[in-house]
Order: sequence, then structure tokens, then C-alpha cells
Amino acid sequence: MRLYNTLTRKIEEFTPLNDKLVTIYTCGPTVYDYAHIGNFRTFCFEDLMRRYLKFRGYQVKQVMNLTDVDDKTIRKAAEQGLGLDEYTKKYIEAFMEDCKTLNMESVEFYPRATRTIEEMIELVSTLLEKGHAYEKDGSVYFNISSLPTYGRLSGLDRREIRTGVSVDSDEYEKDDVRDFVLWKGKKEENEPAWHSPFGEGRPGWHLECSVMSMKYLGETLDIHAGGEDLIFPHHENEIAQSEAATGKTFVRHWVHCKYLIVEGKKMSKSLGNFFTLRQLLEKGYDPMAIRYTLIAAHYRKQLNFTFDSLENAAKAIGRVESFYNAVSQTANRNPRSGSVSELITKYRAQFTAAMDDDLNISGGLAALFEFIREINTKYPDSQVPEDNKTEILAFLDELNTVIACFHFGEELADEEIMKLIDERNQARKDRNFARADEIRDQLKEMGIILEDTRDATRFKRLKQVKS
RNA sequence: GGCGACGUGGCCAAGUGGUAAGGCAGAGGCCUGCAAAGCCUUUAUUCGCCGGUUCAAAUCCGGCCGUCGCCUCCA
Repeated sequence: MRLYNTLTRKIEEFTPLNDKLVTIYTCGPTVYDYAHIGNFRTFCFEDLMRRYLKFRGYQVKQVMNLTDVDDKTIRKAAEQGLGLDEYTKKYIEAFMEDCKTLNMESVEFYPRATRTIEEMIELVSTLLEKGHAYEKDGSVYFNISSLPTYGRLSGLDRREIRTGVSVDSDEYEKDDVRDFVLWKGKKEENEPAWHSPFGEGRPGWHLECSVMSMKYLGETLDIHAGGEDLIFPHHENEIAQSEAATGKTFVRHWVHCKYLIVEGKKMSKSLGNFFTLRQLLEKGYDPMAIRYTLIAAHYRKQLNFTFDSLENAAKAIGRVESFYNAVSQTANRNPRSGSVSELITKYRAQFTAAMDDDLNISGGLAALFEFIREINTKYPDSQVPEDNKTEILAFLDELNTVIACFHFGEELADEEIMKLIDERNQARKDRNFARADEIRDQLKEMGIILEDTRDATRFKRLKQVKS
């Protein structure tokens, strides 16, 4: 499998350190508000990557942190007169719910910053001991000049940081404006703070990810992923802290997901194109169409999220689900065909080849759609031999463990439906089409859509999709 | 100002040297009692524009135009 590595700016062969186990750290949300679709582009991509690694036979051990203490959470909690935990609880729960809604797999660990303070203090102490950090006015800063490799990820060695802006906007005293804070000394009376050898305070933002990743995954991880904005300063600083402390490579493979834009414009509240997942659900959009739209474009390309694309996604999903349903209700009694297995092998290989190439999901989806067309071409009305049914459905299920946008499952026929279908077919035989259409309309009102084939009549349930 | 990404049919989107995947939409046809589902044909002699390299370029190089991002604890 080949994967782009931000550190080397090249697509590289990916092999985990540990045979079949892949360790992944993904920067999670800051739980100060509901997450928006931009956040979820990254998270859904990370889910896709995780699922594909598992599809390829790897075992995945993944951490997604929850940043539950920072300027925003502190400020918002104070505004509402709530304790920090009390305030963030709501958004942590909402985030977990949203992830489920988008059919994301649970990861192995969801550590919270406020529950990892002790380990963070330890790391700061280590950095102080090793001379990579210094104390000033109750805060601790990382000394960038102590680490020659600083700036490799973001290419900072080749550029200057705009110093003027940083100096003015920073209320803390640092030796060098480019140094970053590891531990923030307490400034306000009622601001959340923890005891530490360097005085009361709270951890800097970058610290938590270094600490939590090493705590759960060890000192060297296979993959660290996040949004492109995190490359600098967040991930650059994580590398600095971690490698200065351990002397080992922190991350072997850096993966960053590009931002999305909405209706051709940067998502912003003032443009009115800023959406949380919840707002889209309220508008009636299908969560699976949202997921499909978010994952269907390559992760290193800017994604233009539009309402048109949501509707297209819903239809594309419908095509695949219709096919699954049609195959599952096949009435073709012909003997099993060996060429179906060959097709499955062919398209599985095509899917895998595409996904192996830096997770080229467009190529992967093309394999799925081409498979469907080829089967349909060969077997009109998707009426495949009954003996081939199982392997086709299994193949679709298999692809869906990665794509995870389809609700597959055979439609369960209840007696009433079957009775009406039989009655209608009798009417059709009698050429009493008025009666037949009447029954079809009656079923439609019950949410049942009929599809007549040569061999039998099959049905599907109408999906409530926003149009 | 510094760094970087992108610009492919009506829309979305693959393709990084050998002659344009896939989805959605449109047109025509087939199938059907009619539908639904589906199949077939068709829709880019052309890949922002202008030059250059090459037997050959959407793919490499240079310039221009446009969009977007990072440099501000924003995925």
C-alpha cells in the first residue's frame, strides 16, 4: 500500500513497524461546540483509511483525543457559568453521536486532555531536564533552537515566521517568538488550573497529543493524521516535544487531509455556508449521503461540498442499494455460473489496486459501479442465478466494510405485502391492469415500490431521501 | 510579503509521457400492459490560457490568468 507522507512530500510504500499492527493517532475535536462538516471531512477520511487498513488485513490500534481544555472551552464554560467538565460533556456526547450517525467505527481510545495531566507534566519535566525547555513567569516554553530538525514537517527552515504578529499577540514572555508554550501558568483567578512542579497552570495545546499518542501507542507511531491546518504549528511542535524527549522518531507517516469548501467558497459563518452535521440533518439530508460526499473525493484534494453533490450522492447510493436488493430477490433458477466469481475477483483486485494507491477512493468506487454494470449486462433485471447470489452479496458487503455508506439487507416481506403482490400478479395475468395498478398504488402508500421482472415481482422499501 | 495546492464534459470527479475511469444530469433506443429497475448508444478531437521539450503531453518545463489554503491554539 502506498501513502503520501507530508514529511517527505512523497508517496511512499507504507509498512507498519509491527508486522500486522498499525498504530494511528488522529487529532480529535476541541469540544467547545458541535463539529462541522469540515471537521467531519477529516474524520470520515480517517475512518476510511482505518477501514481500508483493516480490509487489507491489518489490525488497527487508533487513538483520537478529545481536547477538553483550551481557551475556547474555558471561555465558553465561563460564559455559561458552568464547570469545564460540565460544559464539555455535552459536546463530547454530541461528537460521539455524530460519529455514529456518519457510520464511523469507534476507535480504540478516546483520551481526554484533562485526564492526562499527570503524564503531560512528566513530559514537560523531561524536556526541562534535557535542556529543551525553560521556565519563565510561571510558564514553560519549548526552546526551538535546541532542536536542529525543527521545521522539517512544515518546511519552516525555508521560511520566516512573521515575527511582528506573534510578538504583539502573545501575552507570554518567550526568549524567541517562535518558541511555543508547553505549560501555561495560571493568569486569571478562576481559570481552570492544575498543580505542577512549575506552579499552577494548564497544559499547552500541543502537549496533549504527544503525551496521549505515546501513552497508548508507544514512542514511535506508524501514522499520525489530521487536517492540513495542523501541519503548522501543531504537528511541528508535537514532533519537537516528542523527539526531544525520546530521541526517537515520533511518527513514521504523516497524513493530512485537505480542507473542504462549500458551494465554491471557504466555509464561513459570515457567508452563510457554514454547516454543522446537525444542521444538515435538520434540513433533511441523509447522513449516508453526507458521508459519501465527504469521502468520495481524494483526501489530498480540496473538496467542493455542494447541495447538488449531496443529492447526487444519495442517488449513487440508491443505485448500489437497489442492486443489492434486486440480487437478493433473484428468482433465476439457472445453475451457478463460474464467471461471476471471476468478475468478483477482477473487481476486488481493481478496488484494491486503486485504494492501495494512496487511497484513491474514486477508482475504488468506479470498480464497484463497473462491477454492478457488468453483472446487470450479463443478467437482465439483476436476475443472477440463485447459486451466485450469496457470493455477490458477500462481495458488496465486503466493499461496504470500507465505504460504509450503504444500508444493505434483504427486504423482509410480510404476509400482507406478499398477499397483495400475489393478488396483483393474478390481476396482471387476467389483464385486469386497472386492479393491478390500484394495488401498486396501495403498496406505494405503504412505502413499497414494485419492480416486475420476467421471473417474479420484487419490491423495495422507499427511502426517505431529501430531493 | 513568505510557503504550498489546485484549475479535466452541464455538475462532481479519476487519470502524472502513449492518445480521456466512474457518479449525477441530458438526448435517443431497448425491455415493460404501464411503471420501477436495468441495458445499449450518445454528450470533452479535448483537459484554464500562451509558449517550449518530445516521435508522442491533460500528464514534463517556463510564463500568464483564476480559485483555495497555511504562515493567527481553525479539521
